[in-house]
Amino acid sequence: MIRMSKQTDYGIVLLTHLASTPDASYSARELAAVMHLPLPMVSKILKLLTREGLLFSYRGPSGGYRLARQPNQITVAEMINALEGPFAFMECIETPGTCRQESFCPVRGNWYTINSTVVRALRGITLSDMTGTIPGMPGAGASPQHPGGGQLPVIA
Amino acid sequence: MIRMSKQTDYGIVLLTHLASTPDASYSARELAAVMHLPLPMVSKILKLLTREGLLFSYRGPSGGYRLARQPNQITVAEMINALEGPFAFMECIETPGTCRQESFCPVRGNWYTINSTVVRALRGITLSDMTGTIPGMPGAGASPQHPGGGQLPVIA
DNA sequence: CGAATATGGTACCAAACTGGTACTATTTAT
DNA sequence: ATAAATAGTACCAGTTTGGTACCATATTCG
Repeated sequence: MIRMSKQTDYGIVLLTHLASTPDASYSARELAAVMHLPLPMVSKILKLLTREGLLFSYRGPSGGYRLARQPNQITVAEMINALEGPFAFMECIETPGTCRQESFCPVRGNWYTINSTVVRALRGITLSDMTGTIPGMPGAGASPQHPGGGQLPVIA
Repeated sequence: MIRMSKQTDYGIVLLTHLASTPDASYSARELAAVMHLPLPMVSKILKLLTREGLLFSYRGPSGGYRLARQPNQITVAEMINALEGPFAFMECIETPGTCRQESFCPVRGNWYTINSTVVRALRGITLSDMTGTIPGMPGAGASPQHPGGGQLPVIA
């Protein structure tokens, strides 16, 4: 749990594919075929990313989708925000006022701090980083680009 | 979205309350009353935390729950792990082998890196930090302990 | 002993969310 | 005109989640 939706997962993979040739455009059909994903899902996600301003779309035959900005100008935080909504571990951070205990909650300030830290990290990673191996993440250690189903341990 | 369950939310608040007097024990009934939470939920959560080894429990009249370790020896990562399961943004990180695209997925290694970074941060915060204001989070800025329903902006 | 009070475990339920599909309208290249 | 593409919305089944109920077990105290 604490998992992002498949929609977000798919969306980021799609964006990463588009980022490999940032000036080309692809139709939903092409992308679905290449990524081995169901076309209706791909279509839905591409529509969303277009509404959110991360993609440009072109209609008609030979239409398709293209990145709205260069890959190094699109952060992981923006992608998550477009696909999943505001990043917030706790509801009281995303929409203050929903919890009656807010005024005397002893941990809300700390959740805010934790949340900010994570978001700051996600804003430091761009789509062009995702096409390669992320550099400069503190203490990242070896992070092979193609783990190939290897057993990467979960660290929680 | 990307939100932790209320169970986790409640659980951490309960643990924080217990941490304020680490050697005392409280019954589920007392905790539910103080925190203004439904007793059955509180009870369910305390049982879980006991099974996961974060609490000690005592039965019978004058029974109750007590922290199994000192507050500075319990990290936020452990609490999340106990309440919510392993922390993983993507399913393919938590349980490798579930995604057929794993062997050629271009972003999995990077998700692993991102995940490790977040988990590392969560392991750096203990329950004793949660009872006060978290120190030393890089770039955290001001994080008032009692925001009191103030409008903290969401940063995604 | 036995009654009262606490936790342990499990099963259950309704409501919300998610992954995925279907259908119709609109745009545009040929 | 026709075909191929996106735009928008509505829908549906399966899962998850928040929350409750019930019964068993342990322990204190009279």
